[in-house]
Amino acid sequence: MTTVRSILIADDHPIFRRGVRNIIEESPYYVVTAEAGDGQSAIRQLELNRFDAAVLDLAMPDRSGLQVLQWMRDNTPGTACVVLTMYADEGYLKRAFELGANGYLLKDDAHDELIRCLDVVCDGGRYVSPNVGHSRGAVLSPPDGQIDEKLSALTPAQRAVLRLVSEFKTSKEIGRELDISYRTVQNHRANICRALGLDGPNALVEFAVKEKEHL
Amino acid sequence: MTTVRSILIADDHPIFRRGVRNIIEESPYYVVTAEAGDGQSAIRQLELNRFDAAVLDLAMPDRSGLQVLQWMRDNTPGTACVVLTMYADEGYLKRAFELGANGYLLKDDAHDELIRCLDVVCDGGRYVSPNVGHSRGAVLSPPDGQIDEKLSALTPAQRAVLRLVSEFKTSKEIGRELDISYRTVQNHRANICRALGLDGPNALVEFAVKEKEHL
DNA sequence: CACAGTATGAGTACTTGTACTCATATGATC
DNA sequence: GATCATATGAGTACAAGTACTCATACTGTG
Repeated sequence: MTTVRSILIADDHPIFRRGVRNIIEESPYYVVTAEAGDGQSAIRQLELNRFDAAVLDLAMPDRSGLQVLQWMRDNTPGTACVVLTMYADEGYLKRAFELGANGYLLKDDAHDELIRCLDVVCDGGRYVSPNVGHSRGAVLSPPDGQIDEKLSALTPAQRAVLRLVSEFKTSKEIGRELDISYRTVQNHRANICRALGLDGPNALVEFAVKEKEHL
Repeated sequence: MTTVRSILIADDHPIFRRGVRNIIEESPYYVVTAEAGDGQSAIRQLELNRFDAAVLDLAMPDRSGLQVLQWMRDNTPGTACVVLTMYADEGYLKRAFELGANGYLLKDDAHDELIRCLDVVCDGGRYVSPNVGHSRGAVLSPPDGQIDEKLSALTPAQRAVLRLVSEFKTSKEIGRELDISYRTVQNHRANICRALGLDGPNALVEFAVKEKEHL
């Protein structure tokens, strides 16, 4: 290794960023040159400076890690991407790699593996955390791996309704809060279900709760 | 301040512990002498050594932070407790203080406030993060701050139903899975609602999802 | 202007959850 | 044996979500 490599950390939890920074800077070959607390500012950092690698959380406000990944694939192909997430789900893994990720690391494993992962991806390789794909929790299975696309197809009104659905509010409560008829709310719910291919009594609530972070 | 104070960190995410440790050890007056990844080992650490303060996450495997708090109140009254959590919910805050916590800090705020909080609680004071109680999400409000007690009052059959409810299953699906009539499932749901003081269309699902970890 | 998309509101039918009541069977305890 | 808690099943009534249909109004675009 000839030079020191610059790293961007994007995660919405400051303490978590600090933990990651601390791990990375234990190695003399890496230096964290920027941090971002949301997807938007991550992209801004990537526009301003060049990085050898970016460590991305998937669940971030403003723009999800997946959206940042997509942006990086199109704009900063020279920067390696490591996804650092809590979700040991193969669906997320697949989507991340489809969007150009070079590494996929579980937060619980990062303590021991982050440096090794960075070594691999900075040399052009790929690294996937062990334990991925064997999580006990039934994780949302993206039917065709295009949740974000479908989500972004929702109208603003639909998104507003969906946010309140994710807080377990009823159509009446949502209607009161948005100052529209509860029938309109039910229309929005139905349209969201159709747009997202959801079916069944609790499907919408389930989706809303699980994707709350990406709304 | 005369001596260096010893701190225990309990959180299930290693990177997060590292971030917290890093923050704490920026101050020359504190040193992290132990870490724990779950409630059980936190209690073990507290049995083995004396600490001036403990920084506890609420959501941990094995035993929740609340259970650790309860244990500390009865066994290590000389050790100050700071709850470090993501939940800006007054219900949790109240329960934490009822169980003897001295501080309540949001993870997002900890970066700037942890040292000040430790200063306060180690001198016998109490510290509550700003922004607590104003979260946008309607968070579960424990009517009298005794969720654990009520939860343990549930019968095994009720708990089984509740677990499946937390997976967004319908009564019919639960009936099929447990091989009982869906009417029985609905009875269990109703009884759980009564036992827990829940009311409203989505109240049970909301409760089940939010307390999934403690089931 | 015509058209498409969106937001809004309502009707109808069906399913599901909630909140009660009641009944039966089983197993433990006194 | 009587009693109590639990589990099981069902009846009834109402509220809510789902899944359609239709209609009106506004806002852009071509």
